[in-house]
Amino acid sequence: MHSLTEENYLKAIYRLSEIDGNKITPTSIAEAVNVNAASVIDMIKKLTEKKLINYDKVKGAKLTDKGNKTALLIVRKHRLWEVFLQDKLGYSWDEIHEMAEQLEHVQHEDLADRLDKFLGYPEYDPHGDPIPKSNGQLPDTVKKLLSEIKVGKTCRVAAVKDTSTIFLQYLLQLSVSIGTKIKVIDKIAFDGSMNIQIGKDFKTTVSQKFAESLLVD
Amino acid sequence: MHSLTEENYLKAIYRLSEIDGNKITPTSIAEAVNVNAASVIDMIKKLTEKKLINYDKVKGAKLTDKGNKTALLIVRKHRLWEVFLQDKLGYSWDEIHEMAEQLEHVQHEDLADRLDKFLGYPEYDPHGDPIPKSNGQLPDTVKKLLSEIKVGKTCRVAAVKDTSTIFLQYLLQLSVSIGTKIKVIDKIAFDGSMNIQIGKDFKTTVSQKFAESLLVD
DNA sequence: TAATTTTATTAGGTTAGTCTAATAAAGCAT
DNA sequence: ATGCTTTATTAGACTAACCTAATAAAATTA
Repeated sequence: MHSLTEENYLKAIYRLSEIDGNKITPTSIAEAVNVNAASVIDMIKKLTEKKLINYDKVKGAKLTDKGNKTALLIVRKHRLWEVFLQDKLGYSWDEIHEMAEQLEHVQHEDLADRLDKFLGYPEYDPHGDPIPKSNGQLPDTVKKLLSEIKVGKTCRVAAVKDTSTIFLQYLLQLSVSIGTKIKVIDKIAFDGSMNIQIGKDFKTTVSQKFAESLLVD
Repeated sequence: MHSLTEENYLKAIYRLSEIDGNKITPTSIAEAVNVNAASVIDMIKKLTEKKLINYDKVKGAKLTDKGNKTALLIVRKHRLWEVFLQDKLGYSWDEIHEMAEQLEHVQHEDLADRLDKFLGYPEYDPHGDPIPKSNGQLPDTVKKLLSEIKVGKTCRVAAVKDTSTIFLQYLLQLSVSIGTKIKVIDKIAFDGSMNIQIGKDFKTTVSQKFAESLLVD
């Protein structure tokens, strides 16, 4: 269907559009796929020919419906394989990406669906990124405040309610960003503070104010 | 390390040498990798340069130790992935080959070993082909007569004791060849005949004479 | 706005792996 | 052995994906 290289460009464009509504330029793509900008121009022409993207110097590149569908499937496979590598083969989260980059290109009618079923229909990959469903939908992340999460549950940072610099700097200090997993270890009834585990092994205590400023799902 | 294409050539050469002690010619390789003979000549040069094979117009191509080691790892991965696809994802034996062709090229330090462990160290793939061990050894197939296999067990045709044309023709008729899986469904005490399942779904009854002429493991 | 810097694009070249067509070498059959 | 057929090899070309260097266009800053 599409070459491995084409798939990598589509995935990169998808990821770039996922991050924010920014204009997707040849240069940004070049950086994402680690290639010279001139090469990107060639590929932009090719993907445009194939009606996988639209490109316009002013608006930048944008996936067409067809391109989006293709990219979503690649991302779905990538994230499912990451779950497989962590849950079934016991790799740690820093080892899985490179392998998933290869596995995501394996083609077969219903491979993603079978894998999805085998893994128990996970909603997020080990990095906290949402896994697109078979129909291309992302899990409809019902956001809650971190303070609403029950003890023992793990959630994932989806957004911040408070966007003050001081709060964001605190998040940065704690290595918390969109997608970070947080497990609620304990809640202190006295003042509403929480014992949480951030990511894989960092534990800390945060205040009620903090827990009411972070949106998770 | 080696390109996907190189890996495919090495695997093909390995498979050709596995079948019998025949001379491996450019033409036979061309047929195996589905490519023009002229292309094979180029690749022979490349693989020779890389000391993965030795080539001589008279003796044909032969894997070096290095080439053999590489090929064995690819075959190991291929066969392990086939087990995964059948046992874990529920694909049938005719669907798995094409996917395993892609999966076998996924590179990572200890991926094969982890997969092997996860699958419970299988010795044969769903087609009955032996899975090379981590050290490159093939399972040392202790051969028995089919007649010695217990009811309910599945075994795999390893060799024939009787090489008469008439017996081989009978085997052909039953679609039994080296590697074919046979499950012993029942043994008739009266005359030593056996109810067996050949391959995936063909059931038949064979005589004691038959069961004592087939070596399995 | 003019000058400078950055970004986009074109032109032309490289590499891996493929092909076809032509030639050389072997193998086989009379 | 001598011609016929098959196999191996060379020569030359193509494609996808990449590169560098040069130019054009846009954006930024003085």
